[in-house]
Amino acid sequence: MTSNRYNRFMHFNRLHDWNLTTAQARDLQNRLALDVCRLGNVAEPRFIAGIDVSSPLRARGMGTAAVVILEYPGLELVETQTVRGNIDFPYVPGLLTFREAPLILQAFEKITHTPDLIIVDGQGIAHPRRLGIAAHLGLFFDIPTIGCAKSRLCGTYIEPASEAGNFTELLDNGESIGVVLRTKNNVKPLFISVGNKISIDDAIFWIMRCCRGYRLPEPIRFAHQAAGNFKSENN
DNA sequence: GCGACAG
DNA sequence: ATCTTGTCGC
Repeated sequence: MTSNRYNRFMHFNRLHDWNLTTAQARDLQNRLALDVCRLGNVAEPRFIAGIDVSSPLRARGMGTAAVVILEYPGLELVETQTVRGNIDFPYVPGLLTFREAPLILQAFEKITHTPDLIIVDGQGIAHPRRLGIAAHLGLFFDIPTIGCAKSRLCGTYIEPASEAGNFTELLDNGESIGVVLRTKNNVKPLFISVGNKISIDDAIFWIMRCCRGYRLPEPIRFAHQAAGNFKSENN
């Protein structure tokens, strides 16, 4: 009842397993990065998903993944799914996906509103091997996905002007891997990059349209709140 | 060898 | 990521 064509729950490509060594994980990223599509347009989304994970330890322990669905243009929360479970991959810069994705996929399996756009708390292709968590998840879901990170993982940039809407390019060895976008006046900018199946221009446009007076876009704010509601019992 | 390093 | 009240500034 979880694989018939009338299933009302979300399904996605199970591209591989997650029990890998760090060396195998990096090798996998290099191969999967070739499948990321940096082009695509989202005309008028009906549902937008936000994804975030709260993990208590730098190494192992219990964590909570949250996937929320907001309707557009109202940006009202219409569905929230969370999964609490053990996280057995340590935090290693560049391999965040292997720590958070397993729980995120479990939460996504319970989602009943198929999103037209997905925003992930983390990098898209603005990653050493061009496969941050947003790009990686974008390949699994095969839905337009945007990476929305609060800080830089790699690349160089010039600080964007202080007014909301301004942005500068994030460059890595001459390659444009994303933008540094000011989503709120006089507040630290966000690092936006393509996750999959969307152009950087559309990514910037939709991130701005999801902001409602706060630095973080609404989908990420709701997801963060949903995952954080469990932090008191996260130990 | 040294510094950097999403969450 | 997480521990956490008041406080400075637009």
